[in-house]
Amino acid sequence: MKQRSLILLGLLMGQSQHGYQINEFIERNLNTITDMKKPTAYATLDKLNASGYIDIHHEQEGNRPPRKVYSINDKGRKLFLELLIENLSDFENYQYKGDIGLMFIDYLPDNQCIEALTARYEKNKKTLELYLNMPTHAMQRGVNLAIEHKIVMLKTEVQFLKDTIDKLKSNDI
Amino acid sequence: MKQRSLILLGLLMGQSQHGYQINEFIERNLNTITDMKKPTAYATLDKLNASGYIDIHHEQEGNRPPRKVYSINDKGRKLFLELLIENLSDFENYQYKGDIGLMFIDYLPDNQCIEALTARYEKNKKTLELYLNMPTHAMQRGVNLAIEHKIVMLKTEVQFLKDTIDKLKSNDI
DNA sequence: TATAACATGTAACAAGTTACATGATTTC
DNA sequence: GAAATCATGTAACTTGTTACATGTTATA
Repeated sequence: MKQRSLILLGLLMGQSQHGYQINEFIERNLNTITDMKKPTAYATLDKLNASGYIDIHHEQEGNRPPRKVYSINDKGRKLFLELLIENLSDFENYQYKGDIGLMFIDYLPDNQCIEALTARYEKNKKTLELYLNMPTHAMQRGVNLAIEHKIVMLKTEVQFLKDTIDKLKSNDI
Repeated sequence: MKQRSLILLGLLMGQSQHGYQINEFIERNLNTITDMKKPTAYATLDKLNASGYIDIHHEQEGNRPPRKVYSINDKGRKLFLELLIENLSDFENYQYKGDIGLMFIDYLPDNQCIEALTARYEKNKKTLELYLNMPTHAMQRGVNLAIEHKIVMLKTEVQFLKDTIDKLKSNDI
């Protein structure tokens, strides 16, 4: 809820937009940062409107479907800054789902562990390369920071997997 | 669901246990790996039993509350290995909630960004030290691997935050 | 003329959490 | 005699997803 609101308010800080536009942008440009789905975005926008953080006005171009254009207001800008500071200050205790499997590797023969972890390693490496080839946004330093963060984390993940596989291969663990 | 089942089956691979015992163990020893709550564990155990992966027999010591003791069976051991291999092979596309804030730092004055990120940095550093001071489990190499993973990821996170704060301080961004 | 894009939603479902309920026994 | 521990759950709620519904207009 809070993250969803922060994203939506943040996007409206740049300019007023209608729902479809927002959803397109999230799908196309923010798919690495969030996986918010359309119905969730529409519902959250309506909730933010009901609570008085954003205003709606209706628009229609010719015979095209009518649009609801959302604009952030003063109350919304205040909430945005609060959520932003909270988000920047917060420590998130990541719980890597992959660690669950690691805990139990003693129950699986080493060669099968190596095979499975190698698959994980390859997928991580492929994703890392994808990020490395991403063009840097000239305008928004924030977006670049988020991508840079992803890259350093993925590099560490890849290295950790490589080390772990090597240890398993040499029985040195 | 799948992660929850993997944890519970994995714990039962070691020995048959009753629910309270399992929940205590998770709370005390696995709080860094999972945040599964008691009602979830009880419900999942019952579902695994209903689907024929674990067996239940009832026990009572004196006048103490009766216990349901869960034991993994052959079908359950098969499922466990499948879930384990799947978990080890899977690539997880982490979506760091903190990246949302980073995207929007242009809307916040630099000094306030620095203050907020410093708070995040301190919390991460404290947690990292906690992990570094954790005793290594002599018996289970899997647990040590999971902790080692946490440590390398946290180190990277701390370094990234330090670099980002420094960049903001020197306006070099 | 079919299909993709435009535009906004509803309804059913899934997964998990919080708070509550119950009652015995051990410890302070 | 109060509080913590033992032991197992239920019910209501929250959050979000998937699948479906609806209808127009531009594109191939």
